[in-house]
Amino acid sequence: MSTRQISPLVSRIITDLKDRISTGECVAGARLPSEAALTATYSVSRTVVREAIAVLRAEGLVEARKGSGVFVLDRPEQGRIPFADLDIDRISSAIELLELRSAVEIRSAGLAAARRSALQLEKLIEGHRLLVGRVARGEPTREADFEFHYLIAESTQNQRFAEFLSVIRQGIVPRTVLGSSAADPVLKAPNPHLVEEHERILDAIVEGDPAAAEQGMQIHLENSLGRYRAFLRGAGA
Amino acid sequence: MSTRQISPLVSRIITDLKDRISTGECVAGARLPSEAALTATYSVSRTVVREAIAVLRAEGLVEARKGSGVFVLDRPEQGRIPFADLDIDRISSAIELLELRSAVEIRSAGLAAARRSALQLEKLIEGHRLLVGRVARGEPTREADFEFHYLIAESTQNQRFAEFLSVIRQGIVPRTVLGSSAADPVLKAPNPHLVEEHERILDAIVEGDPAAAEQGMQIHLENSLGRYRAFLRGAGA
DNA sequence: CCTGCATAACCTGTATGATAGATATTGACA
DNA sequence: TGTCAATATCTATCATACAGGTTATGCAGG
Repeated sequence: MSTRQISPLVSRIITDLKDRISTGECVAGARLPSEAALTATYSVSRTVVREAIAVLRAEGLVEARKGSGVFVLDRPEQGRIPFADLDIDRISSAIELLELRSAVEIRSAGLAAARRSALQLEKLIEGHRLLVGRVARGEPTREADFEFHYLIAESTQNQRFAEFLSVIRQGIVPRTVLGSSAADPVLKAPNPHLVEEHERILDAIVEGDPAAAEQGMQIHLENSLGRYRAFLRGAGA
Repeated sequence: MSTRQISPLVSRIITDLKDRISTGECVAGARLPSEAALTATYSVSRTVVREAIAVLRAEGLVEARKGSGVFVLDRPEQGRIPFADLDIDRISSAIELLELRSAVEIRSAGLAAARRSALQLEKLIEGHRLLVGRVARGEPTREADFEFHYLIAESTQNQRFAEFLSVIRQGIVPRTVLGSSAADPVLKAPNPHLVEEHERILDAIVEGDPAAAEQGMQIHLENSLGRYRAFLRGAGA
């Protein structure tokens, strides 16, 4: 929810009601105060109250029953939002993400080698060329690196692989190059073998060799893991 | 957004306006029709229109400028929302998801075998017992099945694996057992080997044997894939 | 012709009152 | 004690109105 775009009166009621729900004051199944009661409590018109409740309903937090009232819905996932903390800069966090990526992207590379179209090959080659240029000019490579991986996921002809990369993009390409990079030591020390590792994967995909593609990707990601682990050990000394 | 909790009049306006935005009919910066115009177009009261717009505002899709109108906001991620269509009931969709799951969960099982705690073992065994009871009573098993997989992901000691399962939960445990299951043929024909397949994975995790755990999970998921593919072929005949 | 100012028109934000339909509560009666 | 009807309460929607802000238009002056 974006409180910046909602009027202050409506926003305040939304926030208050959400607080009640998330703190357990209003448990699942509990009935919220009636619209009339809320207008009195907040000294606002019923229009404002209804707009606030419309938002809560849209988010699936409550349901309104005519003649009865508005009731809090049971939310199975009251806990953390998946992948919401991807720009945490702990090395251990990056390692965790790499472990998951490793599982997905090794398979992704193999499927891409088996299924890629000629057009996708063209894009992959172009993407690699852009990355090479970035490296040559000493520019940041995270964006082009991610794009290369994304193109591979697209080449699997299974949208779920690309969607997965979209979900974890935040953990790979930092939002700002200033703040995050200061804390991520690996970002300041780019992979010296990035180009050849990507090239190895790309060659396997061009050749349509799934096993070689998986192996290339495995080496690529394991090397990244290794660098993070080395930094962990260095930090502990 | 949960259209099930919103009144039909409000919901329809939200859907229509969202369509205009997502299809590019209303590009970023474009002005939506005024509230007065929308009440005329949809033959509804202004209350209904305002509630719909309040929801769009809460989602950050539009902003209202007093005296001016309501304007579409620039959204960097104008594309699809990752994993937003997980309850689509096409068999090909289920196959796609299984391919991705296969990559993650095979690794997940191996890591769980290597890293699980005694407490997590206890939970896994209990989770399996619940599933066995479900099967014995002929009750739906999707929930318990997912829980078992989730417990394995937790046992990897890498939150990202559990988070991944949270993200794709919708594609595994249908929201309603009535509507979706009618269209998912595999749901109506449960896996006859579910218990022994889970048991094989569980045994490997108990024994702390990553390779066996990975193999067990691979067989389990490949069998699922096989059943979906068989239905695909049956449907094409 | 261009610029500046005033006015009108249009817009969102909120308030108020009303009706319709559904549900919950209460009281009376058997 | 149980049932039924009446009443109260509730959401869903409609209609009207005012306040404050923005935009468009017209007119006067340079």
